[in-house]
Amino acid sequence: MQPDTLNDLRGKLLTGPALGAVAEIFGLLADPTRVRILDALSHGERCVGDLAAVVVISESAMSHQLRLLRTARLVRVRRDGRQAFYALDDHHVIGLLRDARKHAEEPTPKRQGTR
Amino acid sequence: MQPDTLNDLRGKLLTGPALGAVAEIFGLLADPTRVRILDALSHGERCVGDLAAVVVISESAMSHQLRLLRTARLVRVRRDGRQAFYALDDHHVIGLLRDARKHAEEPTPKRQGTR
DNA sequence: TTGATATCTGAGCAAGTATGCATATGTCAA
DNA sequence: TTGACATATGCATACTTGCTCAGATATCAA
Repeated sequence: MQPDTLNDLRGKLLTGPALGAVAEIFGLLADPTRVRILDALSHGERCVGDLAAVVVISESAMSHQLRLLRTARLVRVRRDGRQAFYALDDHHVIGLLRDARKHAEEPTPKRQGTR
Repeated sequence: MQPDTLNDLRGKLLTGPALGAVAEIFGLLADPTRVRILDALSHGERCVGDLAAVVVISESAMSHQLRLLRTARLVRVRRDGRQAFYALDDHHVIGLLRDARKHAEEPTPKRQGTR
């Protein structure tokens, strides 16, 4: 497999907004705190305080992170009185998370004479 | 779905090395340049110079990025004379990339009375 | 050896990011 | 209204990150 010229190949690569969007999604998953938040939400909706307690970060930090996830439409809010309940709004993300988790938990796929 | 107590839930969350590994993988996919590199390599192996030309970054920057990907075992090197040919060494990653790409290319999954 | 080519690497900088602190907003009970 | 509670937000700060630049290493040809 290598009949592509450099120009052919360049033309096939992801660019522009689509490229940015892909990198952005991964960027949101690239932080341990946010992974834990999304992991927690995959078990059902939770209010901010509980999320902060479960994930073990300050409520302020939680609120900041939730804003990022909300802006990116990965989670959605439902307000009830003085509480705000967050839930997943994008189940693709859970798939990505699950796949990465499986991958990460593999002992070591293959490790021959590499290096 | 909400029979989990906070403690139950806390116990279910990803932690420690597995959490770090997941976030690290996503971190590597969180940069447009690296997405393009991996995208290019999904079409077959390439030497550093060609990769730099295709992805349109300096050869130095390419070398730095390839080191990251190599360290994380996402790509592997094959040396031939004065050239170094890089290839994907982890096809899970291509799956993640493909899924995120599909996701990103969706017009807008659902946008109801949110907000 | 000398020079050209291909890749790698360390230092430093500019831009981005996660968090804490202080404070603002909004809701409820008394 | 007053005070307590739940969440949100602006700013400052410490940390991380991708790049360039300069120079190192390695291979090949003459």
